Amino acid sequence: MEKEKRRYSGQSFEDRQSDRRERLIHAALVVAGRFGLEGASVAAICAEAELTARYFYESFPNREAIFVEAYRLAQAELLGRMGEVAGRKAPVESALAGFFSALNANPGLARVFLLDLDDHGPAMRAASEEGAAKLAKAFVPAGGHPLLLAGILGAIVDIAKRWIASGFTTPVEEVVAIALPFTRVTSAPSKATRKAR
Amino acid sequence: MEKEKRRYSGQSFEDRQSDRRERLIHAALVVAGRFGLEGASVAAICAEAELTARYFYESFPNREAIFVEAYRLAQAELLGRMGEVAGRKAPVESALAGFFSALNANPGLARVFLLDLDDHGPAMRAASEEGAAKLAKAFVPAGGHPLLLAGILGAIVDIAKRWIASGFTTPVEEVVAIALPFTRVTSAPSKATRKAR
DNA sequence: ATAATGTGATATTCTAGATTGTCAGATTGT
DNA sequence: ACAATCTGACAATCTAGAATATCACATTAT
Repeated sequence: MEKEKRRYSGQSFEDRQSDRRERLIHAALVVAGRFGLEGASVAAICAEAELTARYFYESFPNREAIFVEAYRLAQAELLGRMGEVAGRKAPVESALAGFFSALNANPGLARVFLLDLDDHGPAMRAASEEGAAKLAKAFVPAGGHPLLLAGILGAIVDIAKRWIASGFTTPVEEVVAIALPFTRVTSAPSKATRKAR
Repeated sequence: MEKEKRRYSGQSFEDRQSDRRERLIHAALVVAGRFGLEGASVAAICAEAELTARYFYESFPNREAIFVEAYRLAQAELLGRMGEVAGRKAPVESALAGFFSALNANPGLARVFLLDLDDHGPAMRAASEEGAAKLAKAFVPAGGHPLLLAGILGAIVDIAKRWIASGFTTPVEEVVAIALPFTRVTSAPSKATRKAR
């Protein structure tokens, strides 16, 4: 009773299917970048991909599944660009520069990667925490108290958010200069902190 | 054609109505603290307040409206506690101490105030940005580049989030000690940054 | 040529939750 | 007493969007 998988428009079934799948993931990233995950309805994603809901459910069991894939794609692009810039300057500084310029180059990606990460199911939460961990490793190779790491990463991410919200006024170099000191923050020695300088 | 407003259970109409309104707002804060704004359905809020939907729409035109009120209430409680602790120590340090201990004392409040702030309508966004501004003023009285402020506030907020997520392990004093250095961060002088110490 | 399979459009089903409306019984003013 | 108002429980309506199913037509293998 196996259905016969025919060749169609010159492509095998597997080729067609994976093409559709990729088109959907890219479309999801585009739509989510434009309207947020909330606005990335199955219908909107399919329209962007020029496919219909049937093909959506051919490749994904539900909406959250494609969110995870879109997030992974965004993460890969982002880390890829961060890797490209690396080499010159100090590693942390170049990671920051790569991060911010990647966001500047693709704001939609930024939206998916930084905003809208709440309340989209357990799989998305897991995926985004994993992404945060990778970022943290790039910015703070050393490690330290988890709360300190959270603070450093939070500072960088929120700088990015405000930068995005302001429409990328402020050149990248300046943003890097503002963000860099946060990566050097270290736990305070409890008392005597020099008041004057 | 004016309906007559009777006295009932010893209270005037206005008293009963504003009692119901307050009960609903408190209930909204409780429910949202427990299940998040997403889970704070009208039905759930009414159940918690031991009222019915009719009274909900007597006091609020829609769901977002009560979210804004609940948020304002959370903000007031938080800032109130921060004010109480003030006086001893440096102002910024005491603000931090008040902030973290308030969150510790009322995790539900923390959830409403820090988490779940995305995608709940324009009024909520406005209210939360206003709240963020007030916090920022408490932590960074001086001011500076908006991106720098965003970084400082982001660091503190994300430290709080992680602290909450970890179940308030780590004593308040230590959290304050970790957060404090972030409030002293200043823009880097572009180049020469001392490597050794 | 024709039967099986692929495709796009569209219709249908399902669900959750907001919002509105109805009703019987309780409480109050006169 | 009794009519008007208040109250709680519950039903009805509306909407949005996910997930599934159906249709007519296109393409392919034999």
